[in-house]
Amino acid sequence: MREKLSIYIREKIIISDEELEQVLSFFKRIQVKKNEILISPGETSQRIYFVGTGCLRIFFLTAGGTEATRHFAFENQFATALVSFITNETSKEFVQAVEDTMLYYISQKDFYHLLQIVPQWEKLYRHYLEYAYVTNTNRLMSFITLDATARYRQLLAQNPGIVMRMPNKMVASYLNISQETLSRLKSKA
Amino acid sequence: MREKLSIYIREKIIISDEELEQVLSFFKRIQVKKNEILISPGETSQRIYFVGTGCLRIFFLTAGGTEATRHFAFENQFATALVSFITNETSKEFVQAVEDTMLYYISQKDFYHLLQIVPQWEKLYRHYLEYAYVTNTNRLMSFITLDATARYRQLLAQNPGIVMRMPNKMVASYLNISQETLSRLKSKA
DNA sequence: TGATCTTTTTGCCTTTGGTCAAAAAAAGGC
DNA sequence: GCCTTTTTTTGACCAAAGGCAAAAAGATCA
Repeated sequence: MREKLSIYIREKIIISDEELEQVLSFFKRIQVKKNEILISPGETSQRIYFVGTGCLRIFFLTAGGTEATRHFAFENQFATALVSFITNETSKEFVQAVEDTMLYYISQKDFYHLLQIVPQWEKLYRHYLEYAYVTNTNRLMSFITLDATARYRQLLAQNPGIVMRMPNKMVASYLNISQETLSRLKSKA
Repeated sequence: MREKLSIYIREKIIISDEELEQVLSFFKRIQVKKNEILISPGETSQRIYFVGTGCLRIFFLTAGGTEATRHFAFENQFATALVSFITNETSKEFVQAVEDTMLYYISQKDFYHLLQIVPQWEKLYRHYLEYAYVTNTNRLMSFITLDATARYRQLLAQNPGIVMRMPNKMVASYLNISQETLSRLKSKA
């Protein structure tokens, strides 16, 4: 139980067995079905999720009602509606299970509590923030510098799993192009 | 000397006079001229800057050679080529003084040293990362959900200083539109 | 002040990618 | 397996914004 989570934590920070036990005790396990929504816009109840098996998607709705996917989180990754988690404002984003998914989660309250009592936990959060920032900035740069074709090629090169595993609709919304355009790109390149 | 920096730090974290002195001792002051480049792509020498007076711009070049502005930092803000700072890879970005600018800077080495010896410094870095993440994500969302006109209006509403103080060329490259399009937008709206 | 250089504006045309609609294919339920 | 629903593909047309070029306006400096 929770080996994956333990391994993940021990990869990032140096922590004693007792402290690790303490950390793990705050995480709860849940199983969710495909398409289930874990966080909806307007909600404040904040949690950080760790994906054991399956996949989470973070997305929001544009003014026109189209979905825009901000992030996919697969096995052994943390994920949450991070802006809302940081600012403590209600979420603008959905967190959704794309497949049947097994998760561990920790509440925001317990997470902050851990920051107080386990000094190394601050370091793990730092790594998470740094990773999230770098990922986001690279995405920002790809939207600015690349056209639809190049963005698709880059995704295929850097993260083929997303293209393989996720339905077209979601891949298109991740690349910020229409499904039709993605379909045309796939048939060509 | 360094009052602005002291005030900034004391706004973010609780820190004793001795620790504050220790922190400040790692910062050096420099004066740079308008258009001067502080960090260029390919460089590894990393510093974090604090803007006393003036303004810094973080930008990179697209494949076509166009400038794309990622961030403006005005008085009382920290700024650096953060991705490079985090990953320790060579920078893809320029850091440039847009105006005559007075700066304090700290080397990456000293910055990491402070993380070790001043526990609260970790908290300040956390705030910086969180702020950078939220800013970046909002920008990402604006590129995805808004067209050129709406992005310009939003910038005007949320950050009129940028539009007023920066040359058109840079504002356009910040909004990711051509100078011509910005010019047409300004004359209309 | 005039001469030069840079930045901004305007007009015209092109391109990328979006929208709408319908057909084809795939997935899911019983 | 068959029927229904969802997803993907294809075609025709359209609009937002870019590129290019030239004119106008504004800076810079001897």
